[in-house]
Amino acid sequence: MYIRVSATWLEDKERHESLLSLPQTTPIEDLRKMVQEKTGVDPGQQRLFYRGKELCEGHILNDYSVLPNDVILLAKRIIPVEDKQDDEPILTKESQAEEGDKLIPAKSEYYSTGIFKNEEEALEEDFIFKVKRAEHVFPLQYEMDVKFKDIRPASYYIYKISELEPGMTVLTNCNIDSPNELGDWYDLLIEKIGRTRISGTVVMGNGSVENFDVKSNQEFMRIEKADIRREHIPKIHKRKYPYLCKICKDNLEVECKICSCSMCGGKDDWDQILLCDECDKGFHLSCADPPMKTVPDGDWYCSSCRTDTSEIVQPGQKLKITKKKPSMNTKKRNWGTGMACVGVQERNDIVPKNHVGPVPGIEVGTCWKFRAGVASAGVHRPMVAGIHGQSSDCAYSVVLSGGYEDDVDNGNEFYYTGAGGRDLKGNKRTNKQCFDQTLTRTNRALASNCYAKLNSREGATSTDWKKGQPVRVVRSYKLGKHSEYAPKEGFRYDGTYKVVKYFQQRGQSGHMVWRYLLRRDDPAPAPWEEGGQTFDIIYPENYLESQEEKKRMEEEKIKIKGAPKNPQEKRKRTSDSTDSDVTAKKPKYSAYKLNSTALKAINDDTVNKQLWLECQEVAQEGQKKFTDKVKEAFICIICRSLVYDPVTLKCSLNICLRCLKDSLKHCDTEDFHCPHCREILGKAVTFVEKVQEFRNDKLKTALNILFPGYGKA
DNA sequence: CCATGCGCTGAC
DNA sequence: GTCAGCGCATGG
Repeated sequence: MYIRVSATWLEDKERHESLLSLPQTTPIEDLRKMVQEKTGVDPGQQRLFYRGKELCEGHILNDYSVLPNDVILLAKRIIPVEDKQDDEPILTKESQAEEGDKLIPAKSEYYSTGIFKNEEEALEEDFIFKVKRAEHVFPLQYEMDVKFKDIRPASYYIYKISELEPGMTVLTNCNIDSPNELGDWYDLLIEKIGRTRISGTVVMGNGSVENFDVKSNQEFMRIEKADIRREHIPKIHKRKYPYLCKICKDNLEVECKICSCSMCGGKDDWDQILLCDECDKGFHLSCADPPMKTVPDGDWYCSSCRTDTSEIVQPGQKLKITKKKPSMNTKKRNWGTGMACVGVQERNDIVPKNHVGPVPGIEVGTCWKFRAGVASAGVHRPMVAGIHGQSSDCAYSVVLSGGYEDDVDNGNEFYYTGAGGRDLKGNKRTNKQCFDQTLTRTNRALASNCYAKLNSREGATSTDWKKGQPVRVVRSYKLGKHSEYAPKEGFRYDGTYKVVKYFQQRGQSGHMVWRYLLRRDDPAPAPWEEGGQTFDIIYPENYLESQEEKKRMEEEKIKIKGAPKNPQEKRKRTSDSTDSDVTAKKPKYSAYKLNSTALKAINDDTVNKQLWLECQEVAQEGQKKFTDKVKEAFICIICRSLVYDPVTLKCSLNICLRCLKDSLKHCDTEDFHCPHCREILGKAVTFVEKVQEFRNDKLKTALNILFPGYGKA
């Protein structure tokens, strides 16, 4: 199969979207290598997303239900240390120290240690002071560079209340958010001195808080000015601070996984602790999973918050472990790459699974490259089986693929062989007849289509063959060996047939097989008849592009190997294409003529006159275009499919009755707005009763004629 | 050309 | 849930 990888952020525009051809069983590890080839992004840096999930190692593409032509998003990962190139510089404490080497030790008139200057001529105000925060202010120490003007000598004098006067600025502890609790130390400009509280303006780094009350039993400290170096350093009073961590009470001797590294609890290398952007827990760069040496750019998530671990997948989205792991003992063959191994991408939801008769919009002569296409059109749903039907009902469709030796095809009439009687042990899909077939399952279903009483012993012949249930017939290119009515390529819908008779016979293998005679009964001419057509093959979306891409890649590989290229091959291909250009008369879908009943039903639905006119215009381009247009025009705004049991509102919006009732339930007593024009239609409660009046049975009748069986499923 | 292995879907 | 089944790509 093939998928697309999208990375719009890549500077190289050619690499924005790449097509990859690979089996569904591809391990994510291998996918990364392929993505690297296409985009140049290192596997370690790749983050691959599909439908909101991150693809991770240990899984295969199939685990994520990736279908052909689906898009996988490629994002770039923050590089964990193991993946880093050796030549990339790693910032460490040592390298930081080297940066400081430019500084020259200096002598200050005011302070005694840890002073440096950038230049020889630097003035005191330009000196760089290496300052350590006091241990009691912040338990986890670190050093910082500050300028002279940003330093204030530690306060040591505590005022007596009697010494305080309005107009003074003092240092005091304030908690702006919770005034009754301990907070940080700020400058307070005293305005009023009361008996129990002192109020004033709290001066903060970027603003101030006016009329803030501080209890007078608090400490009010004198703000010290920078002074010429003192001989006797006064004993510094230890100020009160709230605990930063209530668990360890800021005790540096105690390991704490709450306020420090959540892995080791260690309080060393404080500047190396990184906080997770999801859970806010701390992690030493070296304790993180995977460990890092530098602080990553952008957001960082710890291993349990990161989405690329399979354990974090939401309930219901949990990845299923595939039943079968790709077996590695099969000589590295890429088995399971076939289109048959791929799910049906789109599904015809207009006709139910058990729909009998032609599928609306599918004309006789429509061709598909793969069975998957036939299935998604709703013409023949099983991917492998030849008969689609239920033993309790009847058969809906058959595929003539030439797989059974007893089949005889005369175009408008053919003999079809039942299924089974073969030994399919060993995961085989076909084999010679090994035992007798029984009239059960799909064999019984096909017999039910015959207008005669079911007889599972001798078979039966219809008394009036045209009264039997119609069977959609698809012919495969593989039939070409035995029949001249087979298409050259792919699978072709040949219209509906009816079962004339069925009987048991000894097949060429010597075992009993069930045989059915089917005769064509379809108003449209067969593709081989006069006026009959065969349309262009329908390929899966992007299939041809992916095939070309694959070819190109293979050719490139050959070039690298240095193998000589066969010039004839190229010539052959070009001549092929010109040939086909000349001979292929591209058949166009002929204008679709609605029958009189359908036309009458459409005209009766006067409320939707405009929409029907638009649809009828498109009918010139064929039946499929017409039905597609109808599906689009009469889509329910809520369930996004063709309206069922329709209601037509004032603004001519069509909506399913059930969908409308459901949405009214959620409105309760509120006004109900038209989901389309937003006009208030009334109180939701009363509108529920009124809604019956808007039912459009005319539209219902018209849609039932155009899409027989719709809504049955 | 053929044998082979794979996953898919639908019936039961 | 299990099983049958007229596909598909691969490689000898």
